[in-house]
Formats: sequence, C-alpha cells, structure tokens
Amino acid sequence: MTTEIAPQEPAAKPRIRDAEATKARILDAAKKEFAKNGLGGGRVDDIAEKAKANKRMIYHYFGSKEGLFQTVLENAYVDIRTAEQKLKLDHVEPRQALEKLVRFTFDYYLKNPEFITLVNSENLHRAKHLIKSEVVKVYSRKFVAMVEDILERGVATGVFRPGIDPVQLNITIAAIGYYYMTNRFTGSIVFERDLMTKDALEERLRFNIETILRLVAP
Amino acid sequence: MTTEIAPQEPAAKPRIRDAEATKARILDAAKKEFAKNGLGGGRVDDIAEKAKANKRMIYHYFGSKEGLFQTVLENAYVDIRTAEQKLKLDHVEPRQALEKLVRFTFDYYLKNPEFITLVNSENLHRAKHLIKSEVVKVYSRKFVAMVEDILERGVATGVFRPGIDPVQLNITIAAIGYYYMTNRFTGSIVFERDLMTKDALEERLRFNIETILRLVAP
DNA sequence: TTGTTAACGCACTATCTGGTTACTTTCTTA
DNA sequence: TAAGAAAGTAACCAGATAGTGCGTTAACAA
Repeated sequence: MTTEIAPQEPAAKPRIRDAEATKARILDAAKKEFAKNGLGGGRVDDIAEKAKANKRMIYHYFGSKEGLFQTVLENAYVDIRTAEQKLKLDHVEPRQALEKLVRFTFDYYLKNPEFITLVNSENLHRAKHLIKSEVVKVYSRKFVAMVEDILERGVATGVFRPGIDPVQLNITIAAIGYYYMTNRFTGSIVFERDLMTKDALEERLRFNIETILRLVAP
Repeated sequence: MTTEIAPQEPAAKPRIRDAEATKARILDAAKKEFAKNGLGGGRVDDIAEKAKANKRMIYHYFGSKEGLFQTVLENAYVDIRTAEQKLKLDHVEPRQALEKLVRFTFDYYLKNPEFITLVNSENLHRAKHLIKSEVVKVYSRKFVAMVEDILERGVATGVFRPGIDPVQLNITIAAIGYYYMTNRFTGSIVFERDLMTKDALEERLRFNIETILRLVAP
C-alpha cells in the first residue's frame, strides 16, 4: 500500500446512481437469461454481466436467484394480462371479439417467446413461485371475466351456442397457439416442415381462428 | 492402516454382471430425473445413484450427459408413436377413429407426464438432440400418414369436410391435451380451480373431443 | 461542510458438478 | 485353465456456481 499519487483517471465516468434503472436492467437481463436457459440453467453471473450490474445488486434487490425469477415471472404475467385488457373486447361484436383474441394470443406468443419459456420453467417447478403472487390472481380474474362476457353476449344474440365453459374456451385458445410455439423446434422435425415461415404462421393462425369459431358456433 | 484380518464379508453379494439390465436401469432413472428437473437441472450423480449403477457406467454406455438425454428422448418418442400405431385406427370409422385418437393422446399425456417435460426440455435446447435421430422421423411419417388416412376416408364418406391439412389437425389434437397437462400447475392458479381432479379431467376430454369433431365437420 | 443512507463493487468461499483415472472383479473362450 | 475382454467401482479433479463479507462512493438533507 504505497501512497503513490494516484494518476487521475482521465475520464473516470462519474458513476451515476439510479436504483430503478439498475433494477430494470437486471430484470430485463434475467428475463432473457431465464427464458433462454430456464431457472436451473440460468446463471446469476451472466445476468449480472448482461445487466451491466454487479452480482451483489441482484442479491440486494431480489434476495436470491429464485426471488429474481419470481419477479420476472410475475411481471411476465402482468404484461400479457395488461395487453389483453387493452384490446377492449367488451365493445366488439362477439365473433369478431373472439377472432381478435385468438389472433392477439397467437401474435403475443410469437413476439414474446420468453413468456412461454418462463411459464414452462415455472410448471417444471410446479408453480411454486407463481402461487405466492396475489397480483396474478387478480389480473387472471379480469381476463376470465372478459371471455365470459364475450360468450354471454354471443349467446344472447344467437351467434354462439349456450353452455360453453369460458375456462375451457380460454384454455383452448391459449393451447392452440402456445403448443405451436413452444414445440416449434421438435415440431419442425416431427412434421418435416419449417413451422416458422411467414406462410406457415399465417396458415396456422387461420386454422386456429377456424377452430375456435367452429367450436362456439350454434 | 493396520493389517487386520479382514473379516470375510458374510454374504458379499456376488455382483451380477448384466450390461443390458444396467443400461435399462440407467435409462429409467435418467428419464425420471430429466423429466423432473430438465436437462440442465438433472444431475448425473443422482441418476447413477437411483439406477444403482456407478457414474462411470453412464459415461461408458452413453458417452456424456447429453448423449444420455438424447437416448432417453428418442425412446420417449418411439414409445408414444408405437402406442399410437397399436390403436389400429385405419380400420375404424373416421369419426370414431378421431375421437379415439383425441382420447388416446389425452390419456397418454396424463399417464406419461415425463414425455411432456422431456419434449419441453428439448425445445428449450432448440431440438438439437432430436435432429440427430433418424428413427423419430420414420415413426413420425407413419403417424402423419395415419391421420391423413382417417381424414381421407372421412371426406370420402362425407362425414368430414375436405381441405383439412392433416398436419394442422395433428398439431391441434396434440395441443389441446398437451397444453392442459404441461400448464396444469400455473393453470390451476390462473383459473382458480384444480385442473387435475377426476371430474375436471373428464370434462376437459369431452371438450377436446367436441372441439375436434366440430373442426372436421362438413 | 458534515453526517447518513443507499447504491455499488471487489474478491472470496463452500459446495457442487460433469467427467476421468486407475483399479478390481466377473465372465467368456481358446 | 490361462488370458483377455467386459463390467463394475472408488476416489479424484478442474472449473463452475450461488451466495457473502466488507469496504467505497454518490446523493442528499441538515
């Protein structure tokens, strides 16, 4: 420890302190890392590096790797549920509303593949992180209510048959898009065709809309 | 290290040598381990222990952790495709054949949840193991041909509409069962009901059959 | 200016993990 | 029955990996 004259760092960037920005960078990096490698395969060191943050900050803000994952997952659910609400389907003609929802769901999975991988990871862990989240439950209720409303209006105007369980319908709408995306790699091998070309995606979406409209038809 | 008189192990089990049995035990343990924790989360030491085999044997027979995973995955695909062929749907009335297939697919996922988790894991890794398998491609072709045959017969007898892509139909049949199972944990939270009770499962299967039959109806 | 708080970063560790080395035991066959 | 091949084992290793201890620095209030 010699007391040298420390050479003034020529342009020692004045480190800007911004807790919110750092948190956001960590969450963003974590979302990508967990989406790519799962919870088990994701590396805390890699997240810190990508986020241009120190690993210490991750533990400071999120407590643990699992705490970080939980926050990432919760945000992912809030994001999709928020986007769904923005569709304002309660003022759209029932059949059109359903078509819009099928289209939105498919596009959302296409443009946000991390959502799918995060949910898969969470199911591998038997949803033990999601169960702690109250926010997700609240948002989910609104979502189910939305589809319930569409169904009721459709039955009232006679364009839908009665007796359809909104939860089953919801699951089916999600399923026909989700499965296509999550299994796009093995699917392209099993069916010996590239499932992700523009044409293939358009064809699949048309098929999905047809599936749902036929399902609810009187 | 005193040179004691080593007490003769009273019944030192004569170690039985059986390569095939050991391989089988390793594969069985690996299937369970990978299904539970994914490829990244699965531990080779745990597999060895569960298989009552030495870790060295895993590397002797399968070369690496990924080699082991690849074999497990390939077997899983061969298993489901073999079971499907055993249905002998080519001699069943088209609508009944489709219903049988929907029912079989749903039940298979229910009774073999490892299949789903293994496929999910493989998709997380962009199917880089499955692409090496030639067997899977051969089996898959037979499977698609089977559904194609059902569709053609149904169109010929006028019970199905023409123009349905057998691949899209296949994907949909898989999707509505697969999604329900793979997301049963998060699903039970989001929809605030236990999706795995006997009643819930029966209801879902009925809904799936309805979905497919309506999809192909003229 | 000074004191306090919160943001930040380095360097470390205990433990784990896939993979290997060097060896013993059992089976087969010439 | 000798010899070699195949099956099996324990101990070990190098590199990772989640998590921490502790010191430093920016921001801001008094």
